[in-house]
Amino acid sequence: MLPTIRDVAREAGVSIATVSRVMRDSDTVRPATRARVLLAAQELEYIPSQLGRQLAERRHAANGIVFPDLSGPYFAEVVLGYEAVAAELGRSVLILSTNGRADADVAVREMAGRCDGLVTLGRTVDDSVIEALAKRGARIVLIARPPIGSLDSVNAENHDSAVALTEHLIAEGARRLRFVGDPDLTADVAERWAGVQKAADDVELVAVTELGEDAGTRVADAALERGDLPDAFVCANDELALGVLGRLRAAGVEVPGQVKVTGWDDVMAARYAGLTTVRQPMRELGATAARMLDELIHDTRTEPRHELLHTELVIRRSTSRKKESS
Amino acid sequence: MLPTIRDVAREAGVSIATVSRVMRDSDTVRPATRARVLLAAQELEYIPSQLGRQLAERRHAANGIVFPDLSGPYFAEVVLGYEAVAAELGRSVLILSTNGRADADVAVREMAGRCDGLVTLGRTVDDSVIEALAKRGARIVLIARPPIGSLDSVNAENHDSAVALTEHLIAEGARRLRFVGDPDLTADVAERWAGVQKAADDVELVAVTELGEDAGTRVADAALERGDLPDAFVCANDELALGVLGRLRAAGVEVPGQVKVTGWDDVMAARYAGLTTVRQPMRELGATAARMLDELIHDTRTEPRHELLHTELVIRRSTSRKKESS
DNA sequence: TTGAAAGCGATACCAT
DNA sequence: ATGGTATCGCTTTCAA
Repeated sequence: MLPTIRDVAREAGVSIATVSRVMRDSDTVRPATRARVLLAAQELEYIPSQLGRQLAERRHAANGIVFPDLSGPYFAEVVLGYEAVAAELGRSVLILSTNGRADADVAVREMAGRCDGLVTLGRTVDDSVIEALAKRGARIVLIARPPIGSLDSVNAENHDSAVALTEHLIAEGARRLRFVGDPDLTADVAERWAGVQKAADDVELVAVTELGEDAGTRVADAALERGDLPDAFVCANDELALGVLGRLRAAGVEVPGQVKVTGWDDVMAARYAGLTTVRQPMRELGATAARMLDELIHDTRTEPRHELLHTELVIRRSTSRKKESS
Repeated sequence: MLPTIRDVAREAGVSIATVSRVMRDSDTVRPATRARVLLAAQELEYIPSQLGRQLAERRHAANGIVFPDLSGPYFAEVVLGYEAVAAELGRSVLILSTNGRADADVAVREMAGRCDGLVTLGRTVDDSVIEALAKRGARIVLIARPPIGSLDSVNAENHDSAVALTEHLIAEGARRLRFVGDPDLTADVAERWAGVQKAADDVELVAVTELGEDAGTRVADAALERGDLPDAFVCANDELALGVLGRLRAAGVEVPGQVKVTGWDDVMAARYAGLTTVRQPMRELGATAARMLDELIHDTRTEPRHELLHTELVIRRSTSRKKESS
């Protein structure tokens, strides 16, 4: 059995209250007493129980983060940014991946009971679940998700970047565009789709529900078979675009001459594939959310806060023969 | 204030013991009583406190995982595999990134106090810290790290794969090899270096301590400036290799004709860059560790266990003009 | 400066 | 089948 506060108290010949004071080097304890306690603690290799402390203080000193998946750099980077700031603020981090989990709702509620606040990424759980938790007093920050009630949120700019991306394509001579991705799936994609529609006259939608390379490959395949290639494939994310791009190049289609391809996120592979895309400040998304959550937990703020982070158009050879921007 | 077990007991006109029984749908409770309790719980929107429960049961139902960093797919995938299995086993997951953290030791100890067991990835913390925790009764599984004491471990095969990789290079005509990476940095790299040395007659070492693309770029730069190119750069990981490869190609060096390049890990970008590499079962590393940890936590096993997972040589156009293997 | 004792919110043993 | 109560390990008044 691990030593408890009582063992230390007995060993040092003081009360548990005094031990507690020393361990949190808080109050006023006479130096001599403090020394005795510390000695006893050291001898017994005593470390205060987090559970006991948490229960008494009624706080967890832990934050949660819910995401669909960690494959692909996007979510991983966000989580990393989150963890870094949370740690800085002295908080532990709990993670929960909802992907392929039937009982995601239950898992999120469970997580909520283990931390002082949490952030959710994308459309991981139903609004109703989030709302119920918020009503119970849970502190919540949303990332990449439209506002729910008066909850805080952090998002990367989508609409205007999509407009800029589309205008670039048009400037490069593309007329018939084809958007690949499902706007109903996430708000991010919906906003990108809206931006593309706004800037382009001739754009059609291929609503694929998956966002992996395979899905992109299939889209390109279908287009090749039908002999119906647009001037540009505007993909909802990089992985889709990489799939499309790979298939087109393999089929001998000239990119960007004949067909142009764009992605979104700027994952590492995008650079090697020469893929034009939009770079998101992934770590910053997580870091910002962590800071906002901390404000909520400490009741530093009453007004809801909504952050919109900037993105950056990255032009590469999948759309342009001119000098690449990076 | 959130309702407690006492509120529900009062509301339902029963004792807290009965409420507890109902909430864990354990023991024998008369259907009528159970219904009354459930109704009261529902009305009050009662959810048992994890803290109270954990303290009473003296278990956390949570696992930890310590890693250096989540950037790059390697660690992210391992964490994901770990989380998936842990969740399946009904356990929450705490994460801790030690990268750029001065007080990593403290953070790990703190984490140990918050979970029933943890796994550490690579050389995140000193052996001494791990040993101290183990002595205190912490359940620990090591990933990608040589055994400490009689602690469980999971590793990916390195030595033999390095031999195979080297033999492939030699078969392709490479004679003068140059290994890029620091064997002193991690056991993984040390084993790869040993394998390469065993299979090659002529191999020199460039000990770079960083493992990013930039470091690779610098290595290639230095070699180009000195006009001293080997037949092949054997890099400790893909990111280094991608840096080398990019720089060489930019300089007009013919790859694989003039110089060959290999990496390790098979990250997504490797495929697009046509990089020959060794694929590791990243998720499987995490998943296996999670299962082993669960055995430890449940005392299902007394003998230490050491798993060695298989890797796969992936040949691409950075070393060979023949048909690629994937 | 220190100690006694009342929580914190549950579980679980022992009666009834 | 239920209830009373000690217990888990700590924090935090309130007195002394």
